[in-house]
Amino acid sequence: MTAHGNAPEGVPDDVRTRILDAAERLFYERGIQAVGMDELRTAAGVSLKRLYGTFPAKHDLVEAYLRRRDARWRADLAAYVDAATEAGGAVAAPADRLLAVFDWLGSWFAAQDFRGCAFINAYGELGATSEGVARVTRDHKQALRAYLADLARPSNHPDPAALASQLALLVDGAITAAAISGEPASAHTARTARTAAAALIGAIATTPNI
Amino acid sequence: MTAHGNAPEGVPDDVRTRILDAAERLFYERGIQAVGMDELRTAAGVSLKRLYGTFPAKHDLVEAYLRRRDARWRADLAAYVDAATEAGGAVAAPADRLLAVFDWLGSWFAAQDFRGCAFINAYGELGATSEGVARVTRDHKQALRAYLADLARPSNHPDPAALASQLALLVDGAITAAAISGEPASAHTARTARTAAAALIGAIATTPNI
DNA sequence: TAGTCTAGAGAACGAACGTTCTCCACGGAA
DNA sequence: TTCCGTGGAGAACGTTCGTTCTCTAGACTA
Repeated sequence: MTAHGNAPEGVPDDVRTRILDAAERLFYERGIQAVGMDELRTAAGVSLKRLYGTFPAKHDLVEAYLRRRDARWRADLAAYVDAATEAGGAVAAPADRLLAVFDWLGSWFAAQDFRGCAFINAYGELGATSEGVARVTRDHKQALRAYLADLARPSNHPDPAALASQLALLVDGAITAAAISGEPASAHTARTARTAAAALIGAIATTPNI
Repeated sequence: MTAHGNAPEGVPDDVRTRILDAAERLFYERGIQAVGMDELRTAAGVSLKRLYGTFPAKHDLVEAYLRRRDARWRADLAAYVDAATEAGGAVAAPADRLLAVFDWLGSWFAAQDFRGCAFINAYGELGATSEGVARVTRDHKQALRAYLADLARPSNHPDPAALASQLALLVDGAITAAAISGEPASAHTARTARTAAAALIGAIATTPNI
């Protein structure tokens, strides 16, 4: 069957999704400025007219790519944390839920297409020139900090927000270090971050301690 | 006096320095791909012929910019740590020298031209395409980790290299967070990282057995 | 002074980019 | 069948970039 099903009007969602899928794969893998609209059209399998009809300019597509990735990234993280800590049926310790964040990072770092934080990369590339990219990046990091604070709040830590900020530094540092150091060292990086996080949380006893 | 003093041969150092100064200012402030060779020539005050005679291609200039910045950045950091911890004349505690690193970060974040880590930015922009940029970035982060390990070694920490890796994550995370969050929050970011570092340095060090 | 070399200023070139426009094939309505 | 609107394929446009080439002014040598 062809892809032009029963589109309600304007741009069918299918086209938008296909464009964003191609954009995410190419932008994340090679950088935003290294991917031209023509190559993107080919990868998405749409015409230039449809491409520009869906996203009037490249920076609109860039921001949409980052916004969608932000939502999916945080949803994946939250799903992993929930799945990892609801096994017993009983409510898990807040420390375990916080540490699960770093387990998820470890599995992400091991993915073959891992290339660091899409937002940090985009910020390094366009943050100085594009206010939109800078804003999306700020929002993403702020949302991550808020999520960590939500995880930390049920604990008996005296300052959950401060703990969340500290852990957020570890998360960003680990993502960056894993991206730069490359494949073999990235698993070790995740464990290093997890150990440090455990120390900050105060759950040194539960640290695997390799 | 003119700039063509007693050059031994080829390109006088003055020209090379002027080019690198302009490149560092522009590349760091606006990104590498956002600065053209023509604008760079104007900023450096040299002719295109001299520019290409000194650096045969843009990527040579990019790598030279990163290499020089790496050397100066780490020298500045080491000088600050030495100056901050040699006041008494007696040898300072290793923990204080490690924490001085984060004090230096705080002063750096407050600089008006602070725009994050030049290497992380360059890696996000060109790391996927340029092996040279990726290598310089790896070397820079590796050298930072080695320096932190040197600072940690005199302590009674059971694993100075592991502590150095943990602190390196905090350093990278703090630089990134400070760059993204912008001016007002960056001072707070440095203090957050310093607090976390103190916990990591002290927590495990006071653990009786490992 | 005549000749030669160097280097500056910037024009020029080829490629690539983001974006728009042209042409044509196709499908539904009358 | 004829008309019309939609959309695909890709040519075209204007700009920008990295890099090279041309022209010329000046300094040094014999």
